[in-house]
Amino acid sequence: MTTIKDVAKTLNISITTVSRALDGYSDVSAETRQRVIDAARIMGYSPNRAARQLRKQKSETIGFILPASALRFDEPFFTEFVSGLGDSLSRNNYDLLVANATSDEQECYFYNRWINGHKVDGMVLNRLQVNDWRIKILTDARFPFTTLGKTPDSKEYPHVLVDGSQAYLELIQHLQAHGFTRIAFIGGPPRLINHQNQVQWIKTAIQNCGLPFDPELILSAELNSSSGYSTASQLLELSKPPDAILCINDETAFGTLSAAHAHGLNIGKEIAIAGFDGVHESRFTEPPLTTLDIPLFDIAQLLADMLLEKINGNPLEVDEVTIHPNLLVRASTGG
Amino acid sequence: MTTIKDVAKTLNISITTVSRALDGYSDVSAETRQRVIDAARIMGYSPNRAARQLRKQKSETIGFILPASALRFDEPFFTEFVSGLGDSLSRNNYDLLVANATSDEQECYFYNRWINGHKVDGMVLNRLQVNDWRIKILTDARFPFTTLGKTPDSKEYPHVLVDGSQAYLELIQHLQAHGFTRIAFIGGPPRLINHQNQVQWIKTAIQNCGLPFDPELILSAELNSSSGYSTASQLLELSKPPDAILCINDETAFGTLSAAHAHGLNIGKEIAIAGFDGVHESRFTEPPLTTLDIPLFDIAQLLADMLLEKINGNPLEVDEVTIHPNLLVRASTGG
DNA sequence: CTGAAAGCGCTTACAG
DNA sequence: CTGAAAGCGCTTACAG
Repeated sequence: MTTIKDVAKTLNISITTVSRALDGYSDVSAETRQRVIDAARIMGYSPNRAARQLRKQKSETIGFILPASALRFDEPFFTEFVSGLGDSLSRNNYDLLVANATSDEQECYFYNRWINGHKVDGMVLNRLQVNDWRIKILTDARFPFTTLGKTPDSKEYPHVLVDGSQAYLELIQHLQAHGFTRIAFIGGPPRLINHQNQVQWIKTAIQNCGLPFDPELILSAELNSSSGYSTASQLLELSKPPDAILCINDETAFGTLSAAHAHGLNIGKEIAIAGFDGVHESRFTEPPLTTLDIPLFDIAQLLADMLLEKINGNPLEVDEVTIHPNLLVRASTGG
Repeated sequence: MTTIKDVAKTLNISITTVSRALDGYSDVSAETRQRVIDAARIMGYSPNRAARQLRKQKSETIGFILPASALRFDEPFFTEFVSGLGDSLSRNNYDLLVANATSDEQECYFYNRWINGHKVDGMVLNRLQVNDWRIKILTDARFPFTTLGKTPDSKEYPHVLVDGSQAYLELIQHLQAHGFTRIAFIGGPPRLINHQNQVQWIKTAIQNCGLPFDPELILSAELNSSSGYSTASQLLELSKPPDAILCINDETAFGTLSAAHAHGLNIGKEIAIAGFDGVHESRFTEPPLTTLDIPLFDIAQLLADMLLEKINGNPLEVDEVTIHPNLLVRASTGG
């Protein structure tokens, strides 16, 4: 393969000059720079990343790990999220390393390998949990990271926060206006911070609307359509079933729609169903799904941008950005 | 950060021995090895990847680029695929670098950066096109890669092939048995090899069933639900509309289902709709979607495994694995 | 079984 | 504006 030496030899100049010309330093004559750039292109030269990383002591790479419990879950989420991260990173000549951990153990192995081994300069986390060990490890190591969501006990890292309190209030007022008053929620694993937040928003909104809040209608599922289906089926078979089912994400809502169809219910009329995230497919369900839309691509970009600032030691103007979901009313809630 | 020197100093041995103990060489005494392993764990030592890569002249990383045209398309595909790749790779202590290119130009930039810069040891490609420039570049550079699908002009790289001819024959026989005989197809961009293959399979199957093949019922869309919706709407407004619509993937079929609902059609009775891929969500549409299921996770694993063999210079027993989709008959085709 | 030493390909003070 | 040289942290012949 072509190295910096080859380029230097071809042009009869030093490797120092080649390196400086390519990296855009100002103290290289315009003519020399152009010759170097041309030669590099013709010879197919691109600096060896490992050598560069070793010398610069940074990898120009950031990492994202799909947590253990998320394998094959929450699929549209993942694509949007990775696209958003990649978009920001490539603009800054950073690369994105991705892994899917199938257990906490494996995830921990990746952290060790990537962080202690300097394979990445920073990490982006999502799906925070109560007492999240990842946050503890990263904080202790003083390793740069950003998160989607935040843990209650700390705010020492830049993060993007989703605040659904207002949007849920609107949603529940809308439900109430259409006569849906017995409201259930299909959430995720209880340790998930996001689950706890959603329950809180919904509870508050229900009470603010003067409706009864029934804790028995709060269930945990696994963030995918299968689990949404079976959990919704349970709800529909209660002696006093709900007339509205809110879901922690759109995937879960897809399963819920299917369960309601299987029960012969007229969705939007006899029962209301809503999702969260506003994924693309939600427009095309039968009936179209009411959902709380969040700009996942933009959020991921933001997390990447904040992380790069942090890595480069730049002060952040804001280290907490709050996103308010946008209520998209569609036919699944009678809208 | 902890380096190999720190570990060596702590144990009063040479860095040579530390390196050999950690990498599992046999010529280290069991006792020394254990001491080294323990010290490394306690001190939080993991070999600097850049130094290791530079010395070994390999990155222990492979790359996957989501092609330009695929941004935010085909979402469930991406998750399954990346999960499958990551699963195999991590088992072999390889990492996965991912990028989403938003243009051919940008994609080319990544190839240059990653390959000439030795950032990755191999690449996995999907969505092959006619005269695919990526294949040309990689072949010319003698750079290891594997592909999902293959180009007609070459077979010099290991690949996984999907052969839908048999499954489509079964599907069309099934349609015929239920009285659906005017069959349309919503494909993808015409340059996509996969599109061309699907058209061929469908055409052959239709003719083998003694049905008329109408080229006007073959349309191109963009592999997502929106595009499926609008393209299906066009089909349904023809003076002689089809009574069956096959789709290049499940996403497109989701949009098609929605369009059929919007036209007030009784799906499975007045019109049949089928997808391709067998993504998770296809079970939960209304009605559930008939689809040709392929094991995407397994396919990705296979592609990663073949690539690693290639990288390590091992001879491959097989460099072409053919997958036959499995017809899942559900209510959307009256099944 | 263990260690001293070379060298992977860069970037960057430093000198001129 | 350009170049000679050091050194990033490893792995691996090689010697003992």
